[in-house]
Amino acid sequence: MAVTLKDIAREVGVSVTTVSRGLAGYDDVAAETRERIQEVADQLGYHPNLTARRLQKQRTDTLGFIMPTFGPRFSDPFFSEFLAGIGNEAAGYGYDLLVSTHAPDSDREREAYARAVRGGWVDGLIVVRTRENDERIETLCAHEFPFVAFGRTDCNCDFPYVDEDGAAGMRLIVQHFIDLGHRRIGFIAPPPGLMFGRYRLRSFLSTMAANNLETPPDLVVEGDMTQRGGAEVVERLLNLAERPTAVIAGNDLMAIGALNRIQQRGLRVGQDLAVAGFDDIPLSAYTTPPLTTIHQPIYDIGRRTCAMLIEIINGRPPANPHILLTPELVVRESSGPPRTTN
Amino acid sequence: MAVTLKDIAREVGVSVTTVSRGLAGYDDVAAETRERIQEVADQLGYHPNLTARRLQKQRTDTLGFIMPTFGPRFSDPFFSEFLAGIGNEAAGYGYDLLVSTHAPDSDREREAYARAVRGGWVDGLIVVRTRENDERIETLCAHEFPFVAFGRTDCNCDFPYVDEDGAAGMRLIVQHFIDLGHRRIGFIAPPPGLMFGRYRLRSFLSTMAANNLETPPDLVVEGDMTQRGGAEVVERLLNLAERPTAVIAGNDLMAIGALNRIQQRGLRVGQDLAVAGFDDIPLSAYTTPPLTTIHQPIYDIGRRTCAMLIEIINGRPPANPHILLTPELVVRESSGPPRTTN
DNA sequence: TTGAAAGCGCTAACAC
DNA sequence: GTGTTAGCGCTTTCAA
Repeated sequence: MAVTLKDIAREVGVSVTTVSRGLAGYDDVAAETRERIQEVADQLGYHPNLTARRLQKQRTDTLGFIMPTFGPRFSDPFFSEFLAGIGNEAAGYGYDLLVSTHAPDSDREREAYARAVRGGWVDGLIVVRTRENDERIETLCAHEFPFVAFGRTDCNCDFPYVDEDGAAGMRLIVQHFIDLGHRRIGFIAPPPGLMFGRYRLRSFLSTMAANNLETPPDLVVEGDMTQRGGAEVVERLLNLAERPTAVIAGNDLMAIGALNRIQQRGLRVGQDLAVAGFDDIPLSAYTTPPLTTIHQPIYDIGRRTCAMLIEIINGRPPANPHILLTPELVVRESSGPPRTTN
Repeated sequence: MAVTLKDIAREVGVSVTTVSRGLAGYDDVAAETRERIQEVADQLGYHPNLTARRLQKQRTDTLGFIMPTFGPRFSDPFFSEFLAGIGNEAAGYGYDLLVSTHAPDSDREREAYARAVRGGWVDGLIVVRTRENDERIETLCAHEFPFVAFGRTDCNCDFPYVDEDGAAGMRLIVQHFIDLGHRRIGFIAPPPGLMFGRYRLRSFLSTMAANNLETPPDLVVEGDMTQRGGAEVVERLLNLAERPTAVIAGNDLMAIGALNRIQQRGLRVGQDLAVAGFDDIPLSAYTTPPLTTIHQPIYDIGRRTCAMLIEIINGRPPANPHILLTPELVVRESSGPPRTTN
């Protein structure tokens, strides 16, 4: 059995209370007694029982992260990096991290949030991949449960978030392509419903418009964020009578799928057709050709999201609860001027 | 405040004890009383306080996963898929998953394992990326703490694991290359110390030897499991006076890095030089050219590891505590016969 | 069939 | 300074 306060108390010959206070470092315990207590505690190898402490303190010192997963072959480089970010930050503050995996917008996901809101499970929650009319955020706000989101949404409650400025990022790419001389630019949009996809799509359209360029509807196709999806839908762009000279994908994974299919068609990426992604996952520097993309400091976003949550839990509302990170354009070989400059 | 047994007891007009037993479904509570209790519980929205239950039952219903992370730009597709596997399986059995991230073989990692062993933190642990003389496993065995490893190791204790048969997998690739006519095959080895790397390297060497093929030392280089590492060390292979006609990487990430660098040198992968990876991460089907590799059912391995752990925790030692999964060869365009058949 | 009492390990208010 | 008492919410003897 584990060593408890009672064991120490018996050994030292004082009450459990005194041991508790001695170990906590209260100054209303005689220095001598405290030393003796500490000594015995070390010697016996005492470590507090967290469950008991939690029951007493009514807090768990645990953060929750409900990870949206998509099917068994789920593998998004985003998550491992983000998880490392929040995990390390949480550990630094002495918090544990409870991870649940659920399909987005599923009953089990809803149940997981309900469980959190009920209290006692975790002290706060990290929400990622915000959605339009995000039910999760509505629930959390309604119950005033502590949380921080990675991403904004369009609900009418004010909530703390860390987000990338997707609109700014997309503007950089589109402008980059336009500066290179591209006029017909195709877009592989993320699925509707995801906020970050919406920002990226809108910014794509508005930047095109701001440059007096048209975007006929058939230049915008929709993928499912995976390589497979990117590969499949880029076909539609390639099959157009008037093919675009550049293609922007809503994320790197889809861009990589597109790269694959485009090259299978015998086109040279960078020369015959320019391609760009979004996220700058580690892999994007090593595709053939390397991918032009927008860099996102995912690890850092994870850390900051987590740090903000811990502030909130401890009753220190952050000075700025709305952090918007400005992304950077990373130009690599997948983007070049259009083949025939008009 | 949350609804407690006391609230229900007061409402129904019975004791807390009776409520507890009624809800637990004991048959020594009058059917009528039980119904009434259930009714009120539902109506009030009662949910048991897990912390309290844990303190009483002396178990946490939580599994621990201490994830080895490497630096901030950490992003291994392996982990998100594995995590989804264990997460979903755990949820199915009503277990929570506590995740810690630590650099392998660091003090903080050791501390995390020590904390687990002490008891009360989690009911059992999942260990991944087993190492030679794995201190973590020694500790866990010594304290008889419930755990299941993904991977074997060479300590003298017997412990439950799920593992891929890396030797068999490597044999498949090497044989595939030899059958294609390759004689000089280079190998990008995983860093020493990791068991799975050792199995793969050894099997590479022994399969070569079994085919009466030499492997001069300069044909084996060592990478760090990342794309970057693969790209860097493949150079050494390419710079050899007598260049190999095929290169096998210890994992897909390094293979992808190698692909990149090889093509930058103007060589055509699949024709001028054959390349293979190991793992079959989702991306490997979408590289240029698509990568020949060994398929690993990571998600499934995660599920099985988790299922086995839960069995053990509940005192049902699995019939077969040593599961070795046989991998499959996936042939794609990155592998072809040597350019000049001799 | 039900309830009173004890206890999981810890902390906190209050007295001595 | 230190101990007594109470209580966090739950489960489980044991007695009624």
